[in-house]
Amino acid sequence: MKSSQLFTRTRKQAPADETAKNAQLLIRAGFVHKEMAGVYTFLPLGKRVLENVIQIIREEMNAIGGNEISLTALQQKDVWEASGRWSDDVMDVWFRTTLANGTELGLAPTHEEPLTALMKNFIDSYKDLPSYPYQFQIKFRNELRSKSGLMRGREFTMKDLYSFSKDRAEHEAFYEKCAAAYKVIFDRLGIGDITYRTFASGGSFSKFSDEFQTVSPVGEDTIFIHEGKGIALNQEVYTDEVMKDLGIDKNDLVEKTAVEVGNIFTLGTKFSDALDLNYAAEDGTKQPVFMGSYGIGPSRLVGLLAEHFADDRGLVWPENIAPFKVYLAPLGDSVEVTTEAEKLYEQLTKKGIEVLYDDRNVRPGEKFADADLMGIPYRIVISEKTLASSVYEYKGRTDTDAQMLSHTELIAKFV
RNA sequence: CGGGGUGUGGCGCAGUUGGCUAGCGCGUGCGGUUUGGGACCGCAAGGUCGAAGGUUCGAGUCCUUUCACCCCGACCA
Repeated sequence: MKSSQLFTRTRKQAPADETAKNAQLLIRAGFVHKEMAGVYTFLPLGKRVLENVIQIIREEMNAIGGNEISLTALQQKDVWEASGRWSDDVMDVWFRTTLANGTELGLAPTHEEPLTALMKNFIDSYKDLPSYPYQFQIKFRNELRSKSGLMRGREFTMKDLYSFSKDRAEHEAFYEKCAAAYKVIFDRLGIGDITYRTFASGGSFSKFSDEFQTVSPVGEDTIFIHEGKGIALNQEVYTDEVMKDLGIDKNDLVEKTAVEVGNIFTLGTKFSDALDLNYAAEDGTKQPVFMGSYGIGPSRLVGLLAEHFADDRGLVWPENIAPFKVYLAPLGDSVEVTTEAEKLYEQLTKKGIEVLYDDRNVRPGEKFADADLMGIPYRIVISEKTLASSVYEYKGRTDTDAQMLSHTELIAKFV
């Protein structure tokens, strides 16, 4: 893409009402726009990053048998009444609205109920199980207080997968498979080394659940990490009893703040019982479907990644989630430089390399500052100087010095 | 929801004890000089001071109400 086609622009200063680093950087670099507290629009660059994160998650969910769907944001009251969660006393984050005829609706805070009801159309027999539908969908939660930029919004993107299994054993096998897939996802996102599978309370679903917590100074949760085992305990289950159950010595735990980037719950038959989702077993008996739910928040992850991968000049995206791989900056507007830049832009683009070509006629410093702020992994400079020596200047975002490369050497960097 | 704080051109800010046509920087447009780390000169457009009400000869400055936003806490992915 050419910079001239990108409608956003960078700014030197962040808005005064944003104190969260992730939101400040993402807004300054033109990745997101704040619509209201806890509600952010994704602009072209931010949308690309979000899609890259989503794609990684999608690939890993498909790899364990996920079937991608898209459930609706408008939800019917009756399915929620069936599970007893329509009440504000049970779910205090509801956004509600009504149809013109007065029918009450909810704006999806999560999707267990509607999906369980939906699956009644497709699950009748043990032959229909297991099943793993999932989606990337906007969730609405009427938080009393949104905060920390993209980390805690009132509207956010969530990947939610739900497992429908015959029994606990089949469920547990998948549960572990999904936990393993999550590990791969966080590794691919570059935060595997600071993300811990964390033992946590099961909330309203079961006694315990597993969270995936990424260590971060902006974290809202406190966790206790056992480096040796590579796991952690959420503060809410930091009790002698739990530690004894897990065979963990309190002295081996290190306290850190962390951000919950994913979670997996065993739902059991809570929703299948409430909504009558049953199947005929091999022996002909009627059995409730055994369920689980598995969430990851891609938009929250974008905020976390922005917060984590940054330095004093701006964002520093890992290659696989950056909005573009290369920032191509011709300096000056001479015909020779422009012609060479156009040529290289075509060549790289044809090779499938995503290039942000800064075709604006602005001074070098502005191009460099923007390249750094946006966090594009590689920068290629073409100028009168480089042309005179028949080289290209190539520099990684975090490199101190640039390298002068021949055309062949440059292209070799991108195979 | 409890506590604290902030609202002045697109963004960041200044506006003394109420007093003249509300300023500055960035950004934007035009002209020119520039071109290896957000350059410089000139000209220009753009705000009625979050909103409503009130006090006053006079309100961005004072009072009341209200809305929005930020932070801490509680709650939550």
